Amino acid sequence: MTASVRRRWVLHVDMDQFIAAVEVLRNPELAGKQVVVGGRGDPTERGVVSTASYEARAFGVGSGMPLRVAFKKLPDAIFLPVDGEAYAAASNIVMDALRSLNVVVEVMGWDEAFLGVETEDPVSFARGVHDTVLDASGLHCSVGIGDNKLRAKIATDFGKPQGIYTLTSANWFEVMGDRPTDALWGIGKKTAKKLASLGITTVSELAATDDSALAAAFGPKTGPWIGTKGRGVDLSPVSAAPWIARSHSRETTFQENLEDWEAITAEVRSLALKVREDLVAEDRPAVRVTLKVRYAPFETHTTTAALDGPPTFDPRIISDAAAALVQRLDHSRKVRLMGVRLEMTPPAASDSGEERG
DNA sequence: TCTGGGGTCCTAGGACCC
DNA sequence: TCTGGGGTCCTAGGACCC
Repeated sequence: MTASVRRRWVLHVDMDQFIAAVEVLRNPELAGKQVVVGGRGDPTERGVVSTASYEARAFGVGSGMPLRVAFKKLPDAIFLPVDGEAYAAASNIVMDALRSLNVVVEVMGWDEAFLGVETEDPVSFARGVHDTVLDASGLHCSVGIGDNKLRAKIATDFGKPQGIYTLTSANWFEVMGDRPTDALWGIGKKTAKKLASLGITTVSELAATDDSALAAAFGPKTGPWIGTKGRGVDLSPVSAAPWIARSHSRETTFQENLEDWEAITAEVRSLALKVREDLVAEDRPAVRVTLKVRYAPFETHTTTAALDGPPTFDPRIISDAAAALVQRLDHSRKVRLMGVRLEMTPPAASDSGEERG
């Protein structure tokens, strides 16, 4: 017997500039141009960039940037509205292509998935993934190879665009050790700053920190969890079990701040009825309502109430409950955003998708 | 620069109960 | 006088991700 052994790998597939690429696919004239997708496609409105093409990114325009800022930087770029249905359709084609490979596929939003793969040659397998996805969808992806989900996920970024990169326990500290802690999936700006205040700025320093110290600073679960990230440890399985939502919500940012509380209440009722439709579609009645408000200029609060009586789809009960929460708000202030969230009963506990990676 | 929309999980504090 | 020790439930807020 020679060296090749079938081993379990985690692959992370991430579509390259997915939203912009879908737009180019259906309008080839956009190829090679500065394309910015976000909001309703009007860069003078309130909204943020969902995705920018690489040509636009070269000028500092990227996801999350206010559209108005993107417009100042790139007034001649092509601004397009977000078309969720088109992206969902393209996403389905991609995910079906991945499932055709007979591996465990865990979907992570429109443009990402983890694959649980058993192979003796993960790099060749990853090349096949790229080609299969390209054939099926006309879209390119990058593939991260890891010995767990955390490492595979981080690896993908090193491969972009259209590349393959491998990150395992063998090269974890070599590649990641000197990087800042927020290079880790799950550690954002706030946590990185708090870690820095404890004298921890790099991945290596985080990995060497006692769980007890992290627990004291971040809480009994979060603290040790952060520590495992530093070491590149992630025991969570790749699972093909379908996602089961716990809640649904709708929110709107008004183009102009509102101060008419009758109009605000009407908007809340309208949002509540839209969310109710999502629950009806899943056949999971509502048990709690949360109202979200963003006062001008940008201060966010939430308030919650359990619904009286049994779980319900009753539009009157749901709408009234949401409207009642409006009474708790500060009616002397102007409002930038309103949102309604409904929590559902747990799903009927029959079919559990038993699959793992 | 002026900050979307849809989600998840965790923490902390107060209420309430034994 | 000055003060128990949990356990659980509920709510508000924080942080993160795509």
